[in-house]
Order: sequence, then C-alpha cells, then structure tokens
Amino acid sequence: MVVTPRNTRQRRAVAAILEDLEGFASAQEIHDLLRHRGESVGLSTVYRNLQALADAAEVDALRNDEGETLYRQCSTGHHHHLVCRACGRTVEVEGPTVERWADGVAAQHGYVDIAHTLEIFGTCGDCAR
Amino acid sequence: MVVTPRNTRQRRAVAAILEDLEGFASAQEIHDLLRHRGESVGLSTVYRNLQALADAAEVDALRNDEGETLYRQCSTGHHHHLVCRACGRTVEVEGPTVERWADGVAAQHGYVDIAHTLEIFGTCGDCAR
DNA sequence: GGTCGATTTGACAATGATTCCCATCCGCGT
DNA sequence: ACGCGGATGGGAATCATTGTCAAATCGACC
Repeated sequence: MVVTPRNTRQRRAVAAILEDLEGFASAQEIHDLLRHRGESVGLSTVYRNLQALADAAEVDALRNDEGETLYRQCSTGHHHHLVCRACGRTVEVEGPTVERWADGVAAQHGYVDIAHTLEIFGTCGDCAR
Repeated sequence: MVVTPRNTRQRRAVAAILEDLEGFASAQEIHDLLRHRGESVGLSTVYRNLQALADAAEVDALRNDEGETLYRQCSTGHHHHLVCRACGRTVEVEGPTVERWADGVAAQHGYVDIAHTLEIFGTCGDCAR
C-alpha cells in the first residue's frame, strides 16, 4: 500500500520555499534560505524531502554543469526547460514532436525502456542587455 | 600563444583506449582498462587528459544519472547520443528538426545565444534479453 | 648523445555534494 | 493521553573529482 508522508514542520518549510522560488535552486541553497527564514531544517532532511518530492513528481530536478542537483516546483506533466544561464529565469516548454522523435529513433535502433533529457540554455532578453 | 601538448606515453595510452571503446566510459573505468592492459597511468593523469581531450572537442563528455562524467570518441559535428544504460553502447543520432525547434522556442521567448543538451537513454536489444 | 627548462606525471591530500547511521523526536491513529 | 513507526539531525562516511608539489621526462637546441 502507499505510505502517506507525515506532515512535519520541516516538510512544510521545504515545500513553502519551493512555492516562493521562481527558478531552480540547489539543496544547499534551499537549506540556507530556510535558515535565513528562521525555519531551520537539518541538511539531511532537506535532501530527503527534496528527493521525496522529486520522486513524487511534485518538483523537477536537473543537474547543472557543476554537478549539483537543482530543484524547482513545476507544472505537472512532461515538459522541458528553457533556462537563462545568467539569472536562472526558467520557461517550461513542451515539444511533442521531440518526444516522438526521440522514441522513434530509439526504437529504430532496438532500444527499449526509453527516457531522455533535454534542456535548453540561453540568455534571456533582460540579461542580454 | 597556443601551447602544444606534449606527446607522452600516458596521453597516447588514453587516446588509444578511446579509439577502442565503443560506448561511453567513466574516467575510472578507463583507468582500470589501462591498468589491465599493462599501460598503467595515474588516475589524476587520466582525468587531466580526458578533460584536455574534451576541451579540445576530440571527445564528447556527458554526465549519467549517477553524476559520473562519461567520455567517448565521437564523430565531429553536432549530434546527440542514444546510450544503453546497461552496457553503454552508443548510437550517434542527428535531429535537425529538434535543433530548429529548440532554437525556435528559445527565440520566441526572447532568449539569445542558445545551446541545448539532449541525450536519449534506453536499454539496447542485447541487454534487454 | 647530452643539457636544460618547462610540461606532465603520480601518489596522496583535500574538496564538495550527497548519503548513511542511529539515537532521539514527534505526528497521528487509537 | 499513549504508543508506535516514520521523520529528524548532525556528524561520519562515501565517491567522483580536483589540488598539491616533488620527481620524472618530453623535446628543442647544442
């Protein structure tokens, strides 16, 4: 049966931070933000809750080029991200054509159980100035 | 001025391994392969040479979902990868449609200087059995 | 072939993100 | 209020990768 997570102060605090954030943030950044808010939460707990949220598909996770895992609250459903490499501003985008193309080429080569990662990076209009 | 790298035994050994490999391999795997070949090379040196090759665009690098950086000798030009998550077997694929789509959506949102990452993971026919 | 300087190497320490461990805590059903 | 099992926290442990620096060694020049 499905386990129902408990409604702890820490879990609420992590979720609240994610509500307020616009772009992606690392676990450590979220940990710092919590501390500055006075809602101190153990680092391990931040990691655990973020992973739990990611597993539950309530937040999206991606790795930046430094190897950190970044988290962000996103709309439901499969989508990709257009991220400003300067300010982090993120636009969620969908590409049904891309999905089909990826599944198609993989199947053509005999691959099964297909997944893909796609992120678009650029400099947003404001930062370009 | 541009520095010319020196032609050391270690650099040659790393390049030779990459010649022989079909799929992506981590720095540590390459280090082990070198050892088994009798061409022992220090782990630091393997990392350094792989990075140098990646910087020179002579090999492609990507991160798997465990956070390891994988390296592979690839054809030149822009392409993406279809990687078996079990054995690492890799097919290089091109998707002009995807490129155009990515550039298009980014431009629509006012982003400039656009780049993207796209990798497809699956289990190849042999490993699926 | 020998010399020399700058690059490269390699063993080990250090880093940094993330996970493990485990005694303690506390949400929640009874 | 009680008690149990999941949740917490914080310090240790892990793991890939990078830094350090003395020693080795390319390769240009004699």
